Amino acid sequence: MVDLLANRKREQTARGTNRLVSELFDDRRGGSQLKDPTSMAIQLYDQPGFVPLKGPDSSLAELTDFICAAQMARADDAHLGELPHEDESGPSHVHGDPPKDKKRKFFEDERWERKKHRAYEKKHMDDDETIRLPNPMIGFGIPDEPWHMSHRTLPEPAIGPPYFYYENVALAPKGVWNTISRFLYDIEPEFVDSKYFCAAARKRGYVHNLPIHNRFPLMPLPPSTINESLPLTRKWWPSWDPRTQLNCLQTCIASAKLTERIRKALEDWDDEPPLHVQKYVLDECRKWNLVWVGRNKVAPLEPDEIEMLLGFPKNHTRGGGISRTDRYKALGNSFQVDTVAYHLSVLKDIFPGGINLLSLFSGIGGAEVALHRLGIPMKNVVSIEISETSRNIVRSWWEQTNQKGNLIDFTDVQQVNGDRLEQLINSFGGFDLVIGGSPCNNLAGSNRVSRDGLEGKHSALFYDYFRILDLVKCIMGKNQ
DNA sequence: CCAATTATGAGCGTGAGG
DNA sequence: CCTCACGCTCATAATTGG
Repeated sequence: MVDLLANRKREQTARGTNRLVSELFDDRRGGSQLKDPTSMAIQLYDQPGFVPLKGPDSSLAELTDFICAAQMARADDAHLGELPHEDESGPSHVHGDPPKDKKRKFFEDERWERKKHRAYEKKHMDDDETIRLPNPMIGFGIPDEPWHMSHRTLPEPAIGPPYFYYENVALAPKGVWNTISRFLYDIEPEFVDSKYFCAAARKRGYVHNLPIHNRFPLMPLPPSTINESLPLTRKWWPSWDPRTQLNCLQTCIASAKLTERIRKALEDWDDEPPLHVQKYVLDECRKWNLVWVGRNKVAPLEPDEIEMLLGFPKNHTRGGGISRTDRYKALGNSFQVDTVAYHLSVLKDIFPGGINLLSLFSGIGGAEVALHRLGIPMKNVVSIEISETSRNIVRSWWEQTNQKGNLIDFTDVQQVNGDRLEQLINSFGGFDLVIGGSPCNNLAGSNRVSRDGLEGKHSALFYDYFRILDLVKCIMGKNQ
């Protein structure tokens, strides 16, 4: 059994990837036997498609994977490992009655174990170090606000080339952003709510090494209220619905049955419904992001409307064989273009001739659309996206917007190795920007089934973002 | 027509922040 | 206390495709 506490301690005391690198490196040079988590990690990471860089400079690239894997293995240990026994209260003390039946007892025990586990995690987590979300969530600054941070000092290893930009949900389980930040060269994440850029909230964290002075927003500025964004709803908006902005646009929408129930609940009242009905309707409207489209009629947003709110061109995700539900899903998983573009705007002066882009988890091409709308030419775009329909969307957008550059696409980030990256980098001289938002479904609060954190099946692909970014850094550094 | 695929509706729980 | 969250799974219904 691996010494869980020692590992956790080590993880806590390690400050930054460099420290992790050197620790692991020293272990290896000293010829010491690989410890359990590491060998587990190597097995874990011994997947088809992963090929470490060859040659004299391979050590860093290998170490990168090494660290990822070790981290993952350690996290696994934390899940599987037995917790220290707590002597005082047990389930029977909490639930005074004797268990009613076997099933119930099992259920209660499960709950108890989970609670104990969390209590343990809390007790042993360095609370001071946990990243807290800013309020208001305006990151390092938003357009038309007097308060701006114009300069920051990046840790030395964080500095490009290439520039990079990583995105994920802000409200991830505790500690997730600490881990992300630690891997991404100890850069402090920038947390921004897109409600400052459009009429819908979208609380996201961004880790990037871009300059932050002289940012500018996309023009024209999108409308910032529901009223202005969806003018047809104005006529039907009841005075007792105080919403001026929408909640986060998600991947699921309300059922037709629900909107019908709401209509029925309202039809008995001539003017204002009683308070309890108002509350019911408003709660559902907030929960499902419903808008008023007729007398007593609410409806979920149409895909076109979501496209518009997120800053995509109309019909961006329409047609080409994509179903309606897949449209909602792809849109719900996407960037808010204006928000991202504001951060990327600083690249315009740095690269007047255009950029080479590596886009991971491209989805429907939020990054590409943002750069295009900023007027930053894309010379070569390597886009990696697992969904065929999403790749088709980006491809057809690329053709319809008469892009001059090359769009090269791949399917799976896990298949991208050092050799392939080296080829690409040699063929057009390196990437200027590595951008991507890795899967959030194991981090997002809406997930009641598998909110497993960064080690979750899908969200663990974050480590591939880091692996690929670090490979690019290594290869480009080598060629200088 | 029948089988296969896809769409819909409902229910699902909790952590974190204010 | 309150609100909010780039979701998942299952059963069932609807649609597609040969």
